[in-house]
Amino acid sequence: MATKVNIRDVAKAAGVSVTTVSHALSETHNSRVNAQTVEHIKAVAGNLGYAPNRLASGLRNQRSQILGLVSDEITTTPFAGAMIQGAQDAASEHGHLLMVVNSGLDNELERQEIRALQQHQVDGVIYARMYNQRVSVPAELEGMPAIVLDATSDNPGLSSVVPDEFGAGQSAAELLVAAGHRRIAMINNEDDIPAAHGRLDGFRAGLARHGMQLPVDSLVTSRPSTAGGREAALELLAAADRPTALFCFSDQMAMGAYQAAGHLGLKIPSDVSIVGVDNLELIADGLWPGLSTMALPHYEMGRWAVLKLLEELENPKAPRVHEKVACPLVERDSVAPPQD
Amino acid sequence: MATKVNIRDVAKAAGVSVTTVSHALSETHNSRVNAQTVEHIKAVAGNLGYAPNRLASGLRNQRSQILGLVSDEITTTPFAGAMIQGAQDAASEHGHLLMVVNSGLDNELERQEIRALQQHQVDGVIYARMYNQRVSVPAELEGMPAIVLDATSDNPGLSSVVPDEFGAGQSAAELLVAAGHRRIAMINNEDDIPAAHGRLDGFRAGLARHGMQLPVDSLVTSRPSTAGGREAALELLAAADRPTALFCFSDQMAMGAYQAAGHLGLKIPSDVSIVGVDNLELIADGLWPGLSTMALPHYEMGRWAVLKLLEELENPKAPRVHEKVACPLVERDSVAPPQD
DNA sequence: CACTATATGCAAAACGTTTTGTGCCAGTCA
DNA sequence: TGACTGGCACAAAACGTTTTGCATATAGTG
Repeated sequence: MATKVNIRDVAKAAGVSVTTVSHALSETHNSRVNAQTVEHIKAVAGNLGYAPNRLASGLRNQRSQILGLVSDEITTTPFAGAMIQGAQDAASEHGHLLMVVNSGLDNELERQEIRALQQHQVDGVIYARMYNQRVSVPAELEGMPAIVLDATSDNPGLSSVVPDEFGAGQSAAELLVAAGHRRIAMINNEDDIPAAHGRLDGFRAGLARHGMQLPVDSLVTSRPSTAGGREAALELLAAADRPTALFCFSDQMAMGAYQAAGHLGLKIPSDVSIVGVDNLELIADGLWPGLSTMALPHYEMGRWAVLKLLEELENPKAPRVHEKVACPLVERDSVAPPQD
Repeated sequence: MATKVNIRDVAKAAGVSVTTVSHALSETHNSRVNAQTVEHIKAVAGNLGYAPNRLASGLRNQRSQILGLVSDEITTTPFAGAMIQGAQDAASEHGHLLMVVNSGLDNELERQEIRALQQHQVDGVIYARMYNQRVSVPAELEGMPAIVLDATSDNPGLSSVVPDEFGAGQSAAELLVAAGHRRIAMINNEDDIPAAHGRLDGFRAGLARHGMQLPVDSLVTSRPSTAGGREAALELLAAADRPTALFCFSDQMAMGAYQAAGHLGLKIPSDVSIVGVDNLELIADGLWPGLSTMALPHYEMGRWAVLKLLEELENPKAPRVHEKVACPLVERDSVAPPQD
């Protein structure tokens, strides 16, 4: 890697002016220069290994080609990777780079990080959360292009994208009903968040479609952890006419349900069918038998967010949209017809 | 957020020249301007909400204050978050930002991404892998400051940081021996990678310290997945004089061992003790009982990498170092004295 | 042949900083 | 008083681009 060749070097080597090099290399302006010289210049630039300095062009164009991604607790959730990857792939396809920043739950730190992003002249930012929630975005984001990822903002002027929680619940119900289950219970997250409401509502709607409903004692809520799922499942499965199928808020809670079933000597899926939500490979694939689950579309949401951001950058008047993306079923081996 | 105030605006508002503002605001140069005017300028700048344009200063200083982080499959591993967070925290503490890029296993794409990073004038890059391996870094990194993270490079000119695999194995042995176990087996990853060798060697060394050794039929290797761990454990635990403790290459494999134990009607930890490596919260905390495991120090390695990079940026002649960072034991409930 | 239109290339200004060199002024010393 | 110092502030150049407006040469038109 020779020591930094710039546009002036290329111009000199090609025997033309900087202007001409710039024009030749820019898709939009190269009509201003002879096709032959364009070829020549491109060849010279290639030989010299010229690569434009984006700091300089960013400064000149008032467009850094950098997008900021600010997220909360990236560490504690395995979803972060997929989200970042989705965003980065989309950014990269459009010649942009991603600046990632995460601040845990420290609001002051978050504001600071956002300001740092702004100093670096990011063209826009994606404000990401690690689970679907309602947020109010920090004031420093006012007036700059921003998209809310895996959350909805109290500011309707911001486009946002979340999983279709309702649809996930509905599909889970369909799946279980189609397998022949009639006594189905749900283990929900006790927290008051959109994900919990959406999945439950969807689940109910799915049952209702088939003339069924969720009896009050077939819904138990608990902490959204393995232990929480285990305790809830223990309670449900110990009942006299225990359910033949369980819909769990998350794969983690489903893992708890597996433990409860094992503890009670119940076989999955023959004695009890289980479906989760998340499609955490680590869990869903690791459980034995494999867990059928509704996949949370983190990769797609990440993509969608930057694509939308790029669109709004292109056209600031583009309509804001609040997208819900589908949660496809990933079938493994935890669902079977009921026994009796 | 008013429309971008620059240094010229501050100068005008403060009734001084741009030069003076610049000097006043720079820690190193503000001796060149009267203490009183410094105060005044800072006040004015504060009121106006002035924030320097880092594109411009980067251009002028030949120092972007941006670090690149290129990683492989960030999506499929839950470690990525901790690594990125560690790196980002350290960067942020030193006024730098992180540009994250990941290219899966596509080498061509990786080179492209690195070039994109270079166009944005990153000051240095961290070349990260998701598990300890030997790598040869892409040619485009030649001649630019770089650190290898969670891998060692065939190029000794590059500093690198990896987990102390040997130490992890050794500590696991110590733990199990101290609990009173004498028949201990290991389930190792069948892949030919430093992690597998290091943990095995360390484990053997730990046993040797206490005059024990690992019988040949007490070591079984398998795929590094839950299923792999399950199969291996099934084999080990079905033996006539089954081991009373299992050291597993990873938490995932340990999860498989749990399943095998459950299948055979063995209780953990009373019938068999288990220890893993990784400390994946999702698994180690989710298993029942909780899994005692050696934590892989991804956060610390991420931090170390950027700190070292910053050091080498400061002083290009700084000695290259190949760091091993300790894997502390995280005790939960999967280890107890053997029964008989 | 004169005149205009078009094709091609260039010089220069601008983006927002930082830093070097210089000038001015007030003291200080001889 | 004249020369010198140090403190303070400023103008200007530079970092590497992109783009506007202009200049030249060539081709096209009547």
